[in-house]
Amino acid sequence: MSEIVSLPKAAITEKDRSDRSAQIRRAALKLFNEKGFSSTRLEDVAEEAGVSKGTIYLYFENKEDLFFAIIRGVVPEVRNKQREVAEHEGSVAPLLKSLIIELGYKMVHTELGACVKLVAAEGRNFPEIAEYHKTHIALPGITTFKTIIDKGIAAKEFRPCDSEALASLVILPLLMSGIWKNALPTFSGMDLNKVAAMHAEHFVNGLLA
Amino acid sequence: MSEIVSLPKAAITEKDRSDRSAQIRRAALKLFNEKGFSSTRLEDVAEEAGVSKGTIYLYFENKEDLFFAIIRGVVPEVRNKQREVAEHEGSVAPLLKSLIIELGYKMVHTELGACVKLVAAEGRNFPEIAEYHKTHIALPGITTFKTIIDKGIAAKEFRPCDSEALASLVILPLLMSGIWKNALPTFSGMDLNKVAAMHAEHFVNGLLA
Amino acid sequence: MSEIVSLPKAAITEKDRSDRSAQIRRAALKLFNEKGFSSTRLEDVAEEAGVSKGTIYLYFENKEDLFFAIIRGVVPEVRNKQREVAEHEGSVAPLLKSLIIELGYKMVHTELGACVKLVAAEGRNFPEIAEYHKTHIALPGITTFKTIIDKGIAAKEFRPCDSEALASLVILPLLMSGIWKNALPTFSGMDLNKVAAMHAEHFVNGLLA
Amino acid sequence: MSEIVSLPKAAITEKDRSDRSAQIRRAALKLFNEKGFSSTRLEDVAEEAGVSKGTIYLYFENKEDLFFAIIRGVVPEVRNKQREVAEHEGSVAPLLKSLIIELGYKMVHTELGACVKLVAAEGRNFPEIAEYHKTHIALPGITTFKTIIDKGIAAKEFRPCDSEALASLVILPLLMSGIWKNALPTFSGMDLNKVAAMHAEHFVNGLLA
DNA sequence: AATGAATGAGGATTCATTCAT
DNA sequence: AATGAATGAATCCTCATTCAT
Repeated sequence: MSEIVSLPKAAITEKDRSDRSAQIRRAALKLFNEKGFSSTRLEDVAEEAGVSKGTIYLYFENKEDLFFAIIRGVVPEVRNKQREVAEHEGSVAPLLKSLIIELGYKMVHTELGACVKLVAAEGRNFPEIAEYHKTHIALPGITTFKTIIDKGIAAKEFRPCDSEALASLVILPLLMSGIWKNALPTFSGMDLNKVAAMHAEHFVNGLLA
Repeated sequence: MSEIVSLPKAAITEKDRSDRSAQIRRAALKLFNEKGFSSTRLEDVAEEAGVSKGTIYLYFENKEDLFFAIIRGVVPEVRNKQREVAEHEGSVAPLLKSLIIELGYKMVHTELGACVKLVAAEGRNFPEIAEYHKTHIALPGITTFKTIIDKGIAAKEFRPCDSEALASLVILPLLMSGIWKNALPTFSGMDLNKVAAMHAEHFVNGLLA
Repeated sequence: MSEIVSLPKAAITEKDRSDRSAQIRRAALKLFNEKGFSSTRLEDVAEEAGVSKGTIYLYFENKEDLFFAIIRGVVPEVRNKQREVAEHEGSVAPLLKSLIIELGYKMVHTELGACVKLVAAEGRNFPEIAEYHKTHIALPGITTFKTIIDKGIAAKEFRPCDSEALASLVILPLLMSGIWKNALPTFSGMDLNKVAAMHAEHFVNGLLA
Repeated sequence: MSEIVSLPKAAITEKDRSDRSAQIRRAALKLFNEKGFSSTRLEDVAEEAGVSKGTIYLYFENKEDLFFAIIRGVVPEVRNKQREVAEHEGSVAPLLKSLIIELGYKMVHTELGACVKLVAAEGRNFPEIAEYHKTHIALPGITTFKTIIDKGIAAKEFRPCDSEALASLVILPLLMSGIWKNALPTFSGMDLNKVAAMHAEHFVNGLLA
């Protein structure tokens, strides 16, 4: 529209592009999570994102590609956390506790939980996405915990144990919290925050040397 | 056919009827679990069950009713287990451990895990089914564990604690095992049996007075 | 069952047969009329007739044949009326009036109106039935009236006129009464009895020499 | 295409839209009339209208709504005729005659007859449509004739009589002509044009003071 | 880049008809 | 003769995707 200044125009467009794509991904995640992938109409995604049906196809090849893009969006966060842990120095027990609390919180209160539920619900239909999720999210996540536990054992802070199985064990209830929250949002029979806190306490205490 | 003995005839018919419904439910659970509720065609359910499309409608009102029937099928098992626990006498620590192991096993190796995954994946689209599941399966399940923990505390076998949160905590990884197994059956990065055993050990030890 | 006396058995069976068939035809006419041929399920016809679905096929080849049988059932009445009129002696004006009143009544209060509506509604889909209806019901009906009018003209009781067109004209509102009653049974904006009486009066008076 | 004149572009689009809907309604009326509502496949309607199956659903909610839209399309004509009659001045006998002839013609040669037959055949299955038809078409139609007759009586042009019953009586054979034509189009035993002319003559003469 | 009308493949559901009992 | 479980063809309707504007 404003044809006088052309440089800002491109800049804005670029940002818009990114916003547009993110907007659509956010809308799709919300609806896929609420209604399931198959039962969500792209028309509803478009409306939720404030764009038209056709616009989605300017940013994503098709419905599955949109799903894939949502999952890819989680990876940077996993990578960052992994780096952060690797750079950590000092006692690992507090780190482990805070990581449990933090992941528990994210599962319940951020899009992370929605993504986990989505992959759990639909992954079997999309082997490529499931494989990607395994390689770039699930395994790195488990490895991050395993690394911490191994560090603790090496430092005699934790008693010797099967760190791989324990890494799985620490992560499972957190994943389930995310699923629970997103699958049964009105279910009031479980205080997930309290459970996460107790999990951190209970789990780490059981590890101490 | 066998005109000599008439009793079996009626018996077989009765059994067939029952089998037909169970056959269809089993086939539907398998496919709903594999492909999701929406993506599963009733025609495929029929083929899997060895009947024709129309036959499904002789036993179930519609696709959703079939889903509901699958979930209702789990309830007797929950009830039985609850009764069994109520009648238990003696030390509760071994009971709790064996219960964790058993539930972990069932989640991974029986239809129970498939049901849990199914409700997690689709429940939000079917509030009535989710509500039924909550009332007749989830809450009774948590309560069963809470009952045991409370017994243990009363008997000074366990240290005092928030038995409600712990009941949730003990059950979450087991549920997640079932979901994991059914959502990502080819995922080899986690030995769920070992994790369940470790969970039983780790969790009960942490409770002991 | 009673195998001792065989003669009554056959007799009863014969009567039953006839009853059964009539029962089914009556039920079908009621439902075809209410819901239309296509929208009526043979299962509902069976229930209405107090028999099972399969039984219908013992008496009729298929759904269309049942329709045909219903229409065929009207013919004797038409034939009887035709004979009655042919045998009539004396002044025709009262005969014509009473015939109009009678036909008007039957259209509104007996199955005759339902049959007329049914043929009007569905005949185009079943050319064979429509043809049969034309030959054995519609034309004889018109002819009956034409015969009376011609008699009246010959006897100088009526003024000369186009008896064929008038025969059609006298019959059309009566047919429409039947259709109206059966198509819009709750429609209260028209007193069909009064209209028939007025029709008889108005029409015959207009004919008098 | 024509980039010089921009106005026609919008106009054409608007007209196309309107045409599309009318096209579909026309095609549906034709087929509903020929085969009945239930027996008509929307796929055939689409083909007849030169559009695809899905397109119908852009203009109508479902099959029943399409039926309803067809009936609604008749209302303007009824309204116009009513207004025309209200504004008439002078002798009413010729008006009444011409109205009978005109309505008779329309019943036999325009979509009006098809609509009447359709409501007669299917109305009982669609109470909402029947009710609408009663309120906005049938009663106004009768009222229009009643108004004329009452005017004639007031002007001493017609003899005193039950104008309401006579209004019904005048309309019934015309409706039946429309049904007859559309239900049994190949039936040659009745010259409906001649019958309508005779009806006009016969009926109005019988009314004259 | 953005729109939304149009398409048509796909699936849930119904129901006439068959047939073993 | 009577039943009703089983079948599968038929049809309404949905929605991912395309494309002209």
